[in-house]
Amino acid sequence: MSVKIFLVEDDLSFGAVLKSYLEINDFDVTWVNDGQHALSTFKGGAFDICILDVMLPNVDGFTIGREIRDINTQIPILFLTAKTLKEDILTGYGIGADDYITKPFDTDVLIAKLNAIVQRRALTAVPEAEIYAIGKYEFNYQHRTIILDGNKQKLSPKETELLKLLCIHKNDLLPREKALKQIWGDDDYFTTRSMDVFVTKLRKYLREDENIEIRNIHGSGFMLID
Amino acid sequence: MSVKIFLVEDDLSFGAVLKSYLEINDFDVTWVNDGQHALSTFKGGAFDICILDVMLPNVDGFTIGREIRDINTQIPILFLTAKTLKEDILTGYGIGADDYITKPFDTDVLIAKLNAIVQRRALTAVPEAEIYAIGKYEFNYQHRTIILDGNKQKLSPKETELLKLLCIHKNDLLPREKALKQIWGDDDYFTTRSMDVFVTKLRKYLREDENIEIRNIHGSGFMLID
DNA sequence: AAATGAGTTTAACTTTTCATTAACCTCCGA
DNA sequence: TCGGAGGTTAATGAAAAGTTAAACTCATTT
Repeated sequence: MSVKIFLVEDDLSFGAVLKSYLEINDFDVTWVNDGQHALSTFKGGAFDICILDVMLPNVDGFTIGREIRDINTQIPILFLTAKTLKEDILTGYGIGADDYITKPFDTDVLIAKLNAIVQRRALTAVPEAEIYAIGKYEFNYQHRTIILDGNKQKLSPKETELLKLLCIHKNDLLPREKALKQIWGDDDYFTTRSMDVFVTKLRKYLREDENIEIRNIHGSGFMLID
Repeated sequence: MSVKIFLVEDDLSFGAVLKSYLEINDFDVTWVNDGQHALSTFKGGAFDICILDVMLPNVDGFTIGREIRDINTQIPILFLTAKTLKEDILTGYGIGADDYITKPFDTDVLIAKLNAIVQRRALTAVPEAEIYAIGKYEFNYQHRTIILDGNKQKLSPKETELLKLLCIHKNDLLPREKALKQIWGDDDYFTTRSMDVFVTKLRKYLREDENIEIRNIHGSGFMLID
């Protein structure tokens, strides 16, 4: 799900360019070029970030910013200002802007700013678990479990890592060497034999579902078939 | 209670001036001029905002920023950069900076930025109590208590922090390393063992409800199961 | 200045979990 | 049919975690 941006910019050509540029960078942009209808549009949609031009013909951007801030105390607001006027900057921060950008600006910096704002919010949230489907089984990498009909089987760290690699390469060859390097960091006789032991263990865990199989490709590696 | 600023700046005269200026504007400033000792000082005090110079003689400001971000995902970080290098700016945002300031800068703008950050924080800060449900227990973070059938159990600060982290990750893995960094600020043999002691204590407090459990995931961390 | 006490760390001992290794066996391909 | 690769099982030892208690720290009280 992409980040929704609320953009208020009266300059038609600049607004169009900025909108396209943001969209290329995977943001979902709603662009309003009329300051007077900005607030009603804002109320209509659930936005993640606001970008407001300070210099608008009828209403000024700061007023809109203040009104948005009254409605939503959380949403990040960025002001666009053509002038480098200190006055503008101070007013913007006074309203509770997250940042201001002076035109002309570097678009990479803008994207970086936006991503930083999004990222910070993502840091607070708990990252969601990696879950793989293996036939009727459900494999949870973080929890290190495989579940079949509510029966939970715990896995050891190495079992988990190996099964994850097999899942990533599902129905495709997982070269022995790759697994050894990635999990064991080494590739000698003993680690090879150790890996075979783990394959046996995984086969045991997964034998309840007839349709899945860890097949050996003699001399090359293994393949998880589903 | 004034806002506590953590300032890392190696230039002695500039650092002194900046510190005084911030203090005149009612900020409580802790100034470190040696990048190498920055992190230990940071761990020692409860700060509200960090201002880090990017150009330091030994360690660079970005490294310190990254380490601070590991310990505290919330704290606002501002980078000071002498250069207007785009590289620096992008790196800073990548780390999760709240803002950057290019030297020489307007001190009024800096103060405005700081006040904007503080103000936003004040709005964000949840005045209402953080209360988590853990099975039949009720855990109040601010009061540092867990209640079962009206029986109140007081918790120590570390017990409280650990239980909160477990609650945030409820039914999901709390990586050992994450808890150690956030609560102990460090990650060695002794802090690890200390954490184990706290897990034992929490288990003792929570054992009245059969349906909840603090489960260990060998080699990765703990999981509060409800 | 000594005593207290809560909070935390360190130490010591026990239990659990896990990866490695060895041993023996089977399969596959040349 | 021979040799190497793979399948499988069990034993071993190392590392992580569980637990309890003693030691330490530091602010507050006496």
